[in-house]
Order: sequence, then structure tokens, then C-alpha cells
Amino acid sequence: MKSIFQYFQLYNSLSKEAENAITEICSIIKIKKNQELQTFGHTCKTIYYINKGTARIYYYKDGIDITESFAFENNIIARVESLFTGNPSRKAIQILEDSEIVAINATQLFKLYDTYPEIERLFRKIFEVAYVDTVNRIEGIQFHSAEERYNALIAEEPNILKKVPLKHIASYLGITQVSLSRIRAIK
Amino acid sequence: MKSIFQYFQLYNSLSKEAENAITEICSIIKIKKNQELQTFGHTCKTIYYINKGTARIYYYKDGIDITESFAFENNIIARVESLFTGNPSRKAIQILEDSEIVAINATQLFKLYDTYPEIERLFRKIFEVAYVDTVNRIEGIQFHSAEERYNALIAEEPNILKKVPLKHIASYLGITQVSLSRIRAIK
DNA sequence: CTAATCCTTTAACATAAGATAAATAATTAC
DNA sequence: GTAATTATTTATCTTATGTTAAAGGATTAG
Repeated sequence: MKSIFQYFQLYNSLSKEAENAITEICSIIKIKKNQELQTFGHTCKTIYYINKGTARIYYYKDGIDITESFAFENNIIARVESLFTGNPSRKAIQILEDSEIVAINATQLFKLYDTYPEIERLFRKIFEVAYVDTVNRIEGIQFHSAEERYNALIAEEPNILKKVPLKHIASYLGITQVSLSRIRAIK
Repeated sequence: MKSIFQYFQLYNSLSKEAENAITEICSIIKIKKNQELQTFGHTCKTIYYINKGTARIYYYKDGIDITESFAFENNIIARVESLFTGNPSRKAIQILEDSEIVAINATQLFKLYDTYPEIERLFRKIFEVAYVDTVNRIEGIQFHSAEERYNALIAEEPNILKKVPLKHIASYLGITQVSLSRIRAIK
């Protein structure tokens, strides 16, 4: 298991004091499959890091459950549309496998930015990369067929089929479950 | 015409020294319609602010010209997939109306981050908002019809039809020009 | 272990958007 | 101002994906 500080190291190295300051505002959550880590309607004040397990961000669109994104081991998950705007989130975070999660108190984190520019820099870089990933995802959505998008997802995250129900993969890909089933049947 | 510092003020206020430091690394570019502000293949080292005019980021996908995004007066435009990764950009920036552009030298800007945490914070916030916009755009692409997306774009940017050829609007919406023409004919 | 619930597939039909081609309309270059 | 180029529309045919319904599998609760 890679620690959160090894993950941070990929973006920006931190002094021991900065690491300690972050440790102070983190807590570990053990949470079971199908539980809600965060629910709808509140302003998001937490950034999560997945030590172990799988989660998804989802919302309801015309009463239908839509998966916005998945997060797997050793990655960050946050509802940025609320975290960065202060608006209440229309989205929830659901756990898809029994998980161990680090919860970072974002209110306190943003205060640490004043004392530790290195921490502000770390999270700036983390979200810059997430931003680039999102820009690239648009290209995938607009210019690949559903079949191509499905194959690309499997190639990128080969274990996803063991971790995530197909209905969530379908909505993440922007297609119906029936369509996904048809695509899978062809092979 | 709103100055770039009035625009920055919306995100984070700057000391006079920080403003001066930024001014030092900016230059003004006057550039005519249909010119390329930046071309393919180089690592992007510039962030642009549009004082006046219109621009788009585009790329070729299987030989077809695709518009990734538009930028209008008093907004930032940057090829973040190159700026934040250091990879050469597959994308170019084209000017769509005679324009006046502020070019910010990003290499020097990133150096200023070390001296002026307030500048790092400013750009962190600018790109956090851009990131949120991109996350929201995915929702629009996946769960609205082409007609709904077209209507939403017109509602959000009513003057776009005077500024931008329909073929660019079509590729931005992820549809063919023929499809867009059909959608427009219905009304 | 069994019943109930939830997940996935299959089938039949409907529809939005793609592909290609050709006709107009608008813009640009000389 | 005219010719050449570029942009937009229209028409026809094709195809991927949506919609609805129903059946078969898998998982979960008691």
C-alpha cells in the first residue's frame, strides 16, 4: 500500500513540518461497500485519498443515476464543482468495495496554504493534472464510439470489471446499460 | 475594456509589486482574423488574455479540424494539456476576429510563483474555476442532445454567431456541420 | 436455504446523427 | 467588380444508440 505522502511526492516534495501539518487534518475512514461516503446537498469540505478500495462520484439526472467518475487505490477523489465554488454539491460519493480512505479536511487545508506555500503548490499541481485529464476526457467522449470508449476504459483500468457493476460503467461512458450489453456481446 | 488586472481581481487581489512583476512578463499582441496565435508541435509556454477579439483552440482529429474551446473578450486562453505537462501541444490557437491579446510568459510566471505566493494563488484559482467548467461541460456533452447543446451555447454566448463560423461551432458541439445545419433548420 | 431484490442480457422497434453528394450563399483575392 | 474560394444548406441513405419490455443470472437478507 502506497502512503498518501508517497502519492504527494509524485507532485511536489514536502518538508517534514508540512507533512505533519497535513497529518493533523487527516483522518482514516474504514467504510463498507455500497455505503455513502458523502451525500447530496452539502458544500463539499473534504478531499479524499483512497488507501484501499474503490469509489465513484455520481448524481441523478432526470431521476437516473449517472456516474461522473471512478477513483481507485492510491488516488484522490473530490467533488471539485462544490469544493472550488462553495456551492452545495448535487453529487454524492459512493463506496464500491470495502475501503480505507484518508479524509483531508479541506477547510483546514486551505488555511494551511497561507502558512505552507509548498502545500498550496502540491494541491495546485494535483488539480492541474486532474484538469488536464478532464480536458482529454472530453475528446474521448466526443470523438470515439461507445465501443471505443469501453475498450479504452478496460485497457486503462483492467480490473474495473471486477470492482464496478456494468450499469455504472455504462453511465460513466454516457450510454445506456442496454447499449453497453450490446457492445460487450459483439466480441 | 476591462483590464487584465480587473480580471485577476475577480480571483485574488494582488499587491502593487506583484502586479508590476506580472506586467514585466506580459506583452501585447495585435493580431488579425484567421492568423495563428500559436501553432502545433511546441510545448506551450504562454498564457493568453483576450483584451479584445475572439480565439479558439483547435486540433486535427483524423484530418478533421476540431474546435476544443472558444475564448472571448476578457478571458484567459491556454493549452493546458501542454502547459501543465510539458508535452508538445497537438493543438493550435487561431484568432477568429481582429484581436488584441496579452501574452503572459508562463515560464517566467511559474518562476514568479516562488517569490509571490499571491500570484501562484491567483492562477491556482483561475485554473480551478476552469477545471470546474470543464467537469460541467462533460455533463452537457453526455446528457443533452445536440440541439440542446446548441441552444445552451447560444444562450450563454449570444454573439457567437456573429463571431464564429458555424463549422467551428459544430465541431465544438461534437457534431458534423450537416447535423448542425439540420438542427438550425428546425426552428 | 430460500425468497426477494438487483444486475445483465436479449429482442424489437424508433430516432438522432453520420456520410456522401450536390446546390446555394457568402466571403475573399485580385 | 468578378472569379475563386469557402461556408452553409438540403437531400438521401445508413448506422449507432435510445426505449421499452421481458427473461435469465447473481447477490443479499433473513
